[in-house]
Amino acid sequence: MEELDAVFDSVAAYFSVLSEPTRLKIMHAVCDAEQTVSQIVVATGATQTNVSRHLGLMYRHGVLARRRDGNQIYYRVADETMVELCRSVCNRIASTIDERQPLRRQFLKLIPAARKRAA
Amino acid sequence: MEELDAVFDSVAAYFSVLSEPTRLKIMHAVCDAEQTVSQIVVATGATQTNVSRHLGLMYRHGVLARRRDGNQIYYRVADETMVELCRSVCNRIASTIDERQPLRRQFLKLIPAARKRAA
DNA sequence: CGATTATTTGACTATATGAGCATACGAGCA
DNA sequence: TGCTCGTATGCTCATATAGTCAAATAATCG
Repeated sequence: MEELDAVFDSVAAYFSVLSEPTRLKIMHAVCDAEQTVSQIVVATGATQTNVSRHLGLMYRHGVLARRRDGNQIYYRVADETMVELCRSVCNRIASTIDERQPLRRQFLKLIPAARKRAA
Repeated sequence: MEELDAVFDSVAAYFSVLSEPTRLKIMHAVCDAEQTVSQIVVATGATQTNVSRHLGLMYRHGVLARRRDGNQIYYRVADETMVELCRSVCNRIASTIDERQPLRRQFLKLIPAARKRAA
């Protein structure tokens, strides 16, 4: 098992990117189309500093890509696997919720956006 | 976005279970067949206390199920989605590694076990 | 019952990480 | 050049989490 330590560490690091609500909001904000930092700030409701921190982390992990256009920086999804994983988990969690619970719809609401881009 | 906060929190919590190397080792240890705590301790190389803590956490999150048999407690996978997610990520990471890197094979090595049980 | 084995749990420490404030950087524009 | 806007970063604090040790629980066996 020891020689696989690096593998488990890598996989854990990969999942850890998705284990934070603000980063998931960011994923949701950019999964349809690239967005500037300011747009993401509005979409997520988080502070600019905080969004910038998370964007930097996601960029370093290869989850997001970015390009500069004049003053602003556009971020977009660089790793579609991440979007797929989010979709799977939303489905999974929704399936554990009673059909009549309104929360269930909230989970499923997030899925079409992910699917749209993948198509 | 605010009304979705609970959803993002849930998804983040779900991913956070997989964002820890020891828990991934545990997943790998039990994904083929149920195992006792002691067996998992040996398989993972972690301390018994630590394994127990992680098992408890995974159980509470619904990732693992357990049954008692006399003195020992057997843990098994309760949420196959988790195994599938691990497989996807191993594939994804392997695809980012040069084919001649030996590490690449380590990632792919983890996949057949997951697939076997899913069949 | 007491002793042994398997597992969990409470208390504690160390470390990692998210958040906020102030500030710095970089690009465009007057 | 200096100003402003958009974005990133150093510093700090607070909190969460993994890990360890010792002790508790649970089941079996003598």
